[in-house]
Amino acid sequence: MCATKRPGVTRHTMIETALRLLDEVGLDGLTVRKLATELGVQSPALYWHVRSKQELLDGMADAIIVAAGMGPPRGGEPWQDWLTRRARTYRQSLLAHRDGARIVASAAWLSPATIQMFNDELAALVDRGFTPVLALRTIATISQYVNGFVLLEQATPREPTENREKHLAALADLLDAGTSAPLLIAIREGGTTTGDDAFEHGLRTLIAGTTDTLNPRRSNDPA
Amino acid sequence: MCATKRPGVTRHTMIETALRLLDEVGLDGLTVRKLATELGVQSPALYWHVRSKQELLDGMADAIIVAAGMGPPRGGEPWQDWLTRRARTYRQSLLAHRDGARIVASAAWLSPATIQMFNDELAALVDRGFTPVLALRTIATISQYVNGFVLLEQATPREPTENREKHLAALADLLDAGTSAPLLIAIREGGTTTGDDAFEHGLRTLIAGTTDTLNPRRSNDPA
DNA sequence: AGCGCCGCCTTAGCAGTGCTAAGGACAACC
DNA sequence: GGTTGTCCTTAGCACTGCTAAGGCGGCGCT
Repeated sequence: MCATKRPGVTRHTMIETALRLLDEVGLDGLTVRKLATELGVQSPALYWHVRSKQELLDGMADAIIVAAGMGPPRGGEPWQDWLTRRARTYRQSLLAHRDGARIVASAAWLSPATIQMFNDELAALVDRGFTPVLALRTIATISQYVNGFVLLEQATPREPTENREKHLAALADLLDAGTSAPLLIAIREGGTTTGDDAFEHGLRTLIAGTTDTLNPRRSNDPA
Repeated sequence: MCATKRPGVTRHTMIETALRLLDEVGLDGLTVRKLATELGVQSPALYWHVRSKQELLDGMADAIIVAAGMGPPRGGEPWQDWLTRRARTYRQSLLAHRDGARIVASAAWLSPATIQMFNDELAALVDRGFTPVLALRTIATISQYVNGFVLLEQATPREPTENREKHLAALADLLDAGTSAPLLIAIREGGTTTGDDAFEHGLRTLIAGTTDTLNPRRSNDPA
């Protein structure tokens, strides 16, 4: 009855513990030996459950994606709202773990369940007037954007916003236009390349562009 | 007169050789010792020119970006054309070296010259009616997209297109909708998530979205 | 000319990595 | 009770980035 398996460590517990450990030590600090210690076991034991460290990383990537719980849209939800929601959820899931974006970017294989979900999402878009190819490209483009965004976001080590002034001054010295350089103005006015605002901007842009592709405005009429 | 410096190896030759070596062995195979051998020197010698391996990688990333030769637009070039050209050039530069995208994604610092160039590009956009913040976000979004795109593109090990049929069959088995699954239809009709066509699609979408942001269509009138 | 300095490189080696080989403990099955 | 197969151990290999210490040769100095 009680479905407990014998082994003290399973593929699943490995991936879970690895994700927890990841938050402490980061991807570069995540070693097989540390993970083994965390699991109360010697390091070679892990190679019974996993062919290589890369396979573990693939599993972690899949877990992150699955945890986003994306899937097809709710009932009558317009595709714009759904894609926006999906992108936000995906980003949050990447941000939920340190170096999350790097993990999924380095993943080689996704689980069948994830591929199935991906397929269901395409089907939903096709229902809403997309061709299959357009649906595939739309979702791919958004995913690539989110991935690239969070990758950069997690690459910069949390700026404590107090040496912001110092950072700005250093930049001003660098640029020949001095303090009137557009880059400085943009930053001073609250422009960033990471964080929620920047993300939402790019996302809006992508959705607007997709709307335009699906239903083009006459190209050369600005007014 | 002859401006040859004494040292047999300089920061510059290190970076150049490292980029050449990178194409042969990939980022994971790029070790300090191999690079030293390539330079005809013992490995600790490199630490005279470079504080750490990461600093070398930063230098390589900057070299890749500089090699793209992006910079501000030509004379009367519309910003749409310029941003498109810029994105293509950037992608080509990333593709020019194996794991190029991974290198620049893992880079921590860019050279002052690169930052200056970035600033000049912003200035050009401001000249064309962008606010500084919008200019910053636009360029950042496009860069993030290109980066994410190429990263994924270089992650998949060159598919030889001959096991394409086998790959498709395996996918069909996986999906419960069988061969009529939208994912399969999309792939069969030539849809991909990497390669020139997919890239151009995402790029067009971003440019269209930016046009819309700069000069919005009334939001709720499809016809 | 001789001396000291310093830029560039060497040899030796440390702590740590992913991973393999070989074997041992222990439950389940015949 | 012996056999089998699962799960884990100990030992260790080839390799990594990097440091410590020193050596060698050309430079400016007196």
